[in-house]
Amino acid sequence: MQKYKTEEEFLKAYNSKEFDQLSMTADILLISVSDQEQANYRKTSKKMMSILLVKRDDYPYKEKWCLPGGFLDPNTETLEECAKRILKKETNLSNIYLEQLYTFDDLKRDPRTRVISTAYMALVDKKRLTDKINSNASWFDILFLEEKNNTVKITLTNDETMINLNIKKTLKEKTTDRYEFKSIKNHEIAFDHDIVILSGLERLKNKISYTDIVFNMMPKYFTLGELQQVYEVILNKKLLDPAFRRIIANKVEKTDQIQTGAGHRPSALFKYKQK
Amino acid sequence: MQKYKTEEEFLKAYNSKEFDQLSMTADILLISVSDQEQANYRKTSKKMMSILLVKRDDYPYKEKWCLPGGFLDPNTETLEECAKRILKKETNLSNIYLEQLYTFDDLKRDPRTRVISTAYMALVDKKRLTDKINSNASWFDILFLEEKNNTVKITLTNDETMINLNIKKTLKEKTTDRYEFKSIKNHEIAFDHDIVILSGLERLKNKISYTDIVFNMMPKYFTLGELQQVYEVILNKKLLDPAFRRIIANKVEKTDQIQTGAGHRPSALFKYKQK
DNA sequence: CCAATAGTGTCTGTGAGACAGTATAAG
DNA sequence: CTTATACTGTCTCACAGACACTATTGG
Repeated sequence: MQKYKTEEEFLKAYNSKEFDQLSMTADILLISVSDQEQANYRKTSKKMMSILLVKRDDYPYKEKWCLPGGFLDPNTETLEECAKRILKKETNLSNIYLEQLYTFDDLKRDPRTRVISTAYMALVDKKRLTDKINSNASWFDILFLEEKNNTVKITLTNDETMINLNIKKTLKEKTTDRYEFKSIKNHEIAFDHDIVILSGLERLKNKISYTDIVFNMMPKYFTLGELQQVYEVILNKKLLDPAFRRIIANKVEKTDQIQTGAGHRPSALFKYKQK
Repeated sequence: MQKYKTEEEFLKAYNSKEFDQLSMTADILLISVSDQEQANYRKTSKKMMSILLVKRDDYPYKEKWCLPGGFLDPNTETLEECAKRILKKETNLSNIYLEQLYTFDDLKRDPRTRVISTAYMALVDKKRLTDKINSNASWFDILFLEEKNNTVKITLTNDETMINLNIKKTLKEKTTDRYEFKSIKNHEIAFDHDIVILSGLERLKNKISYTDIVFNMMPKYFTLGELQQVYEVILNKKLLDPAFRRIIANKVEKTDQIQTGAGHRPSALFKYKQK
C-alpha cells in the first residue's frame, strides 16, 4: 500500500472493498418467565423460564426454529440498534432490557458464507406482550437438566413442538470456570443457537445474584412469593424463605396494595426499589 | 429472493456479495504487572499494572499509539485465532491467557469505513517476554484515577511518552451497574481504544475476586507478598494481610523454596494450586 | 540494634443456612 | 377446620475486617 501525506488524503483513496469482508448478524435471546396453570384453586401457579423462537421460512435450516435475528446493515446501524429493530419487529415492543452476550464466530456456523453473529440477551415481563408477538414467533418453555458427565440437556416446548438440545461443557482453562460449549449432534435448532441459549441462561444465572436484572422480568407490582419463584426457576434450585427475604429486602418496597383471590393468606404487593 | 427446492440448491446459488459486508478486527488488551525500582535495598519493589501498545506507522491515526490488533481474514480464521496470531507477532509468545471482552461497533469508530472490532483481554507474566516484544510495541504503566463526577482518568507512561485518557461513565440502566463509557476529547490514543482499555481494566477488577485469573500474571513461584501486591494494584486498594491470606489460602501451595537476598525476613515461595 | 517484611492469633460483627413458629385468606 | 401460602424470630456457623503480636533477615 502506498503512503499518503495526510490522513485526509489517505481516507479519500481508501477503498474497503480491496479487503475481504464478511456479514454480521445480531441474534437475540429473549427470556421471560411464564405462569403454568395451577392444579387447584389454592395453589399458586408455577413459574417456568421461556424464550422466544421464530420459525425459519427459507433456507438454510428451512422450517427449523431459531432465535430471532437478522443481518446488520453496516452503513446505518450498530449491532444493538439492529437487535432492537428485530425485537420491535417480533414483539412490537421497544424499551426491553438488552445486553450484549457474546460474539459467535465459528467458521462453519452458517452454511452460506462466513457470518459472525453478536448475540444479545433480552429480558422482558411476559405480561407486557403475549398477544403482540409476530405470527412466525412462539414462546418455548425451558427445561434445564445438568447431567453428571458435564452434559446439559435443554428441552424447549411450545403447544405443538418439542426441541431437544444436548450440549457438552468442557473447561476452557484451569484458572476460571469458563466452559467451551459444544453441540452434541444438534439437528433440532438452527445454526449454533443451542450454544447461544446456554450461554445466555448461564449469564442470567450468574447475574441474578449480583445485579437487580431480575426486575426486568417482573411486572410493576408483584408478591415476594412470585419474585422468589422467579429466582428459583432461574437458579434452578429452592431457596429458603427467610434467606431470600433478607437478600431482596433492600431491593423492594412494600406498597399498601394486597393480593386478592388466593385461597390462603394474601400477600402484600411490592415494587422494585433502586438502591 | 427466489425460493429453492433443497438446501443444497439454495447454497449453490447463494452469493454473499449481494449483501452489504464489512470488515472486522480483533484488538488485544494485553495486561501484565511490572516491578518498579525500589528506593533502598530493604524495600520490595512496588508493582504497577501495564499494557502493551503499538505505534501506528500509517494512516489513520499515524504515529499514535493503539492496542495491538488487526483485520480478520474471514475465510480462514476465527476472531480468537486472529487475536492469537497478532499476539504471537507482537510478543513472540503463544499460550497466553485470552478471553473475549466485548464487541465494539460504533458507526464512526474507524474513519476509513465501517469496522467492527471484537476486543480480547490477555494476561501474561511479564517476565515471560520482556525482551521478545516487537520493535514497534512498548509496555505502558497504568495510573488509574476515579474521580467524583463519574470521570475516570487513565495515565499511560513508558520511558518517553505519556498518554492521558479521560472517560465519562454514565449508568446505562437502573437494574445493573453497567456503565456506558464515553471519551472526553480523546486525541491521544487511536480509535476507541481508551474505551476498550477501561472495559478491560474493569473486567479484570471484577474477575479477580471470583476466579483464579490472577495467576496468569504470576510466575510459577512467587511470594504471598508479591501476590498480594498484584491484587492490590488491580483492585486499586490496600488489603489486610490476614484477610488476604485467608482468601488465597486454598488457591496456593507452599513449596520448600525460600526467597533470598531480601533485607528482611525471607518469604516462602508458593505456587498456584487448582481447587 | 534497625528497618522492613513475613506470618499468626484472636476478637467482633455481619450475614447466610436452617428450622420452627405464628398469621390469614378461601372454601 | 383444612390447605396452602405469607411472614417472622432466632440459633448457629462461616467468614471478613481489624488489630496486635511474634519471627527473621541484611546491614
